[in-house]
Amino acid sequence: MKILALHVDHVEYEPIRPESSIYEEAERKAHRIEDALLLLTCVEKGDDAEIAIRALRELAEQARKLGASRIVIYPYAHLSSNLAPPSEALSILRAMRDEARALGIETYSAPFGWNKRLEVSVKGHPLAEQLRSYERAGERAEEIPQALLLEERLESYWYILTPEGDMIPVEEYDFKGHENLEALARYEIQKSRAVLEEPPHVSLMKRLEIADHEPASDPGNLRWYAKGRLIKSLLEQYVTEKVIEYGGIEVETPIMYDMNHPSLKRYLHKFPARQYIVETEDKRYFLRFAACFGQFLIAKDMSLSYRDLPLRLYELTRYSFRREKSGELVGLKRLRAFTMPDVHAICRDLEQAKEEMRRRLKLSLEVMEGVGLTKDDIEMAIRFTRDFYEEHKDFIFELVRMFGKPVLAEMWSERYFYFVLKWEFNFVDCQRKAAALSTDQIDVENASSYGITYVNERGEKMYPIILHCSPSGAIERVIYALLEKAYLAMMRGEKPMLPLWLTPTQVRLIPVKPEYLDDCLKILERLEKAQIRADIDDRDESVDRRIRDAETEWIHYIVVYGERERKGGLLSVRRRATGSVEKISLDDLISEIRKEIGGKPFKKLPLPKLLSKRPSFR
RNA sequence: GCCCCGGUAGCUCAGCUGGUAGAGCGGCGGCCUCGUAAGCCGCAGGCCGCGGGUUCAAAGCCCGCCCGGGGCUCCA
Repeated sequence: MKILALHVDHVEYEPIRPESSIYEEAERKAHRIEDALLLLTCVEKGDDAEIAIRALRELAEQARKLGASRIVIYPYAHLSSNLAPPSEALSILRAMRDEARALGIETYSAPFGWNKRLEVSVKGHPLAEQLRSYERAGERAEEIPQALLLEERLESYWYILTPEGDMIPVEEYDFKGHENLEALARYEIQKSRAVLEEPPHVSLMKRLEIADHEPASDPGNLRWYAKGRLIKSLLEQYVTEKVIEYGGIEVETPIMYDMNHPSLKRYLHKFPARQYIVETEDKRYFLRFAACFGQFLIAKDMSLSYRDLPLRLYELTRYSFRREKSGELVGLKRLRAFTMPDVHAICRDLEQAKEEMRRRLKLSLEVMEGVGLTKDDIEMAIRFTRDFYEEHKDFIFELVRMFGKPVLAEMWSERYFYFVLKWEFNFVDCQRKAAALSTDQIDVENASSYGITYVNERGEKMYPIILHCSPSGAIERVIYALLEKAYLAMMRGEKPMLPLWLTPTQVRLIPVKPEYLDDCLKILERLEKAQIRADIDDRDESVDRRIRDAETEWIHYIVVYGERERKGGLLSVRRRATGSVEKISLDDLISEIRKEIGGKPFKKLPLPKLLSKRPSFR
């Protein structure tokens, strides 16, 4: 609770019109009170009547000392950005008024919930103006990182950068042919959102038995079913392999850290996210919101030579935790616990950092392509400080050219964060909303905060530049993008599907009658030997029915096996991609699938191969 | 956080202004033995999200809370 106490010669107010959903009855006429202590009172979240009474008693005493014979309680919201809901605020204000009357002071109250004309004449003595703040005893104020507060008043300038080297203010750019980029720009700048119901990936993730909400946990912490776990695990494995090919050195670090550790404390305040807090008997820990801490703490203990750089430390966090506001959580798109590959590159100087960033942009483009998102599916945004732009224009446009499409740019007047440049790929979904996937940043601050140094050719200790990159973004978010993309295809009248290598069942075998089950089992064995996930729908259902079920599972290849196949030796294969049914040999089917999957990771199907024995998670 | 919408069988949902719960799918049993997107019949299954209130009577009305979705961050 905040109260601005003003000792006034007179105060005059006049209710004009109700302004809040909850407001008191009031007469629209001017009220004038002479020689009073005016209490401009703001009720904040978490306040209660007890605080209000304590405040009122203290200020009544103050009024007596000042020689003010009356007080005016005036609801005044403008003293806080953390207001209590109106209904609560009103009842707390009433508690104050009751207490004032109980103390026998002459009290006036301005009505709650009204827009009012206000005129005050404050006395000219040192104690005439005082701001008081009241909190519940022993309660800690909510910990909001400074960066969150700073972000709100940061000044941004928006442009479109083109591969041709133009920098065009967003409002002058013609978005024709770049509708997704336009949606991204609108989403980022105006924060305007199209109105639509639930995003389609939410029901898809449930129907396909990928993931679901877990009511027994905190919102934004999901449960993953067998198929979802498989898809997620394949993506995790894929990204990890790509990062290791690029030169990443994989490590594993703790998920919680001491809030009072000196280097962490500073970083905590430079990163705009809310934390989960874990309290033990004597300490407070926060759950990591990225892999930075663990890797930085490792790097600070290494004795690094310039010869070791760039050093690429990598971890795939399961999980990173961010306590997003409840209203911001959405399906797989925005979670409170998520899986994120995070690779840092410790570079000797800005030149090496730039070179490294080029490689990582290329890596990220490959990873996007690999998981099944093409350049048509993503839009790039680059953000940088004005100073960095002035000195490294060419480099920025080089990144734009590597992406090959116009890019949204945000220029900051000053550096508020630990980085001077960051870029990210955004996926624009069915609701025309954007979500960031891959990203990389140039960090010029944390080497010194964490005491990370290397020794140069002349034997001097130097602070490196650190790059922070997630080549895919959160794995859950990749699945969100793939599901939204599949839904968009469905809307265009195409068959929705996931990339073959991520589809849990790649081949479904359907024996026409039980007597063909043994043949199917042999085929299954051959497929599994070739690292293809297959299963057999041996349920006592019609062939039509089993085909339909396989289609609704988005299975790429459906093989119906009966007398004709046993005699002819060729398989009848229904291909999802084309919708056609063709006769081909098992060997040809295997090589077709192997070719399509290429070098992508393989994992066995973690479910019973016979559908008659397979449990349903729903 | 605030506002709006929703929570009814395992799932998806119906249930008008209060009179004590329904369908389809799924499950189970039986029949059918099937050739490229749902074969037929039967049976079981419900603290109507949770707690309180109003009422002779609440799934439906009122209050609070929890969970999901959407919007907002205006403001005493």
